[in-house]
Amino acid sequence: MPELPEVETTRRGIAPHVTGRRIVAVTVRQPRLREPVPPELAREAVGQAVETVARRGKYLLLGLPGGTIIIHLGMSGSLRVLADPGPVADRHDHVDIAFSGGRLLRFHDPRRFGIVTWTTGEPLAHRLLARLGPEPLAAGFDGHHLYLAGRQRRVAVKSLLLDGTVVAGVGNIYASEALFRAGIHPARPAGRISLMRYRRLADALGAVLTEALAAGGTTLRDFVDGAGRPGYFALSLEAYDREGQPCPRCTTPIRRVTQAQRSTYYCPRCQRG
DNA sequence: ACTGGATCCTGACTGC
DNA sequence: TGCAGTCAGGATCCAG
Repeated sequence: MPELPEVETTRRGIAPHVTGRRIVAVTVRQPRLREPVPPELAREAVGQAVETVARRGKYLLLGLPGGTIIIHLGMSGSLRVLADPGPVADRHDHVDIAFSGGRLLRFHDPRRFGIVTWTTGEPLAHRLLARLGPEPLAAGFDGHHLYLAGRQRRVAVKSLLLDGTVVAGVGNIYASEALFRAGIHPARPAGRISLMRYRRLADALGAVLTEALAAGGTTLRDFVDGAGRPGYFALSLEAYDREGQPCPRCTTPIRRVTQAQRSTYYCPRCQRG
């Protein structure tokens, strides 16, 4: 579900409510997520105050004096700030973190592809984060970086964008959208795209992520922010989830194809090369 | 070294 | 109404 704009929207939503607050309880109802929620999370985090709420790619990092809570929302995860005691937990509310001052951070994830874990080491060096590529909205990310990453590679450029070691935080929606904006065919081999066109792609990716962030992210089915509200960028999607509908530029019907078991949407006329 | 495919899990939706 | 099949914002592991 959530890609960079949705995770960042979540970060901005929860940060004011948890920063500076002390963790008074951690309740794990279902530890079996993509990897087990470690027992030491509850044991060690309780009693510490959250100093920072950061994001790296699609990971959220709650920084405490003695460690970091690392959270990934997977395909169907969400985090919400609730009053404590909040509404009765449903069967997919797997983890609650209760704070001083009467707030509750609740991790909800029907498909359980998400992660809630704990590290006492340098968080950016954690195995989940260590290999991530650059942040697409940070200075230093540009077309040249994509060009170098794509050189000598035969994978489709769409797959290159989904590779977190190439660029962090890009998922299925924004990969399709960026390729649409840049006029690049999603199946084009990564090694057969010019530097100039990679520059256009990097710019398109930055623009679409920034616009999606301003809209509070994309809600297709179940994404909600820290306050339980959906994002509105679905209204602005030009290709994703629009199979058969007219291309906003040339009216040719948008096509859906499967690449690496994921749907890709594109305009066969605007994205020929 | 790269690449595509299978896999984890549940829910929503479609067609019979 | 029920049931089977398909698909879904992710990421890792495995052969070939």
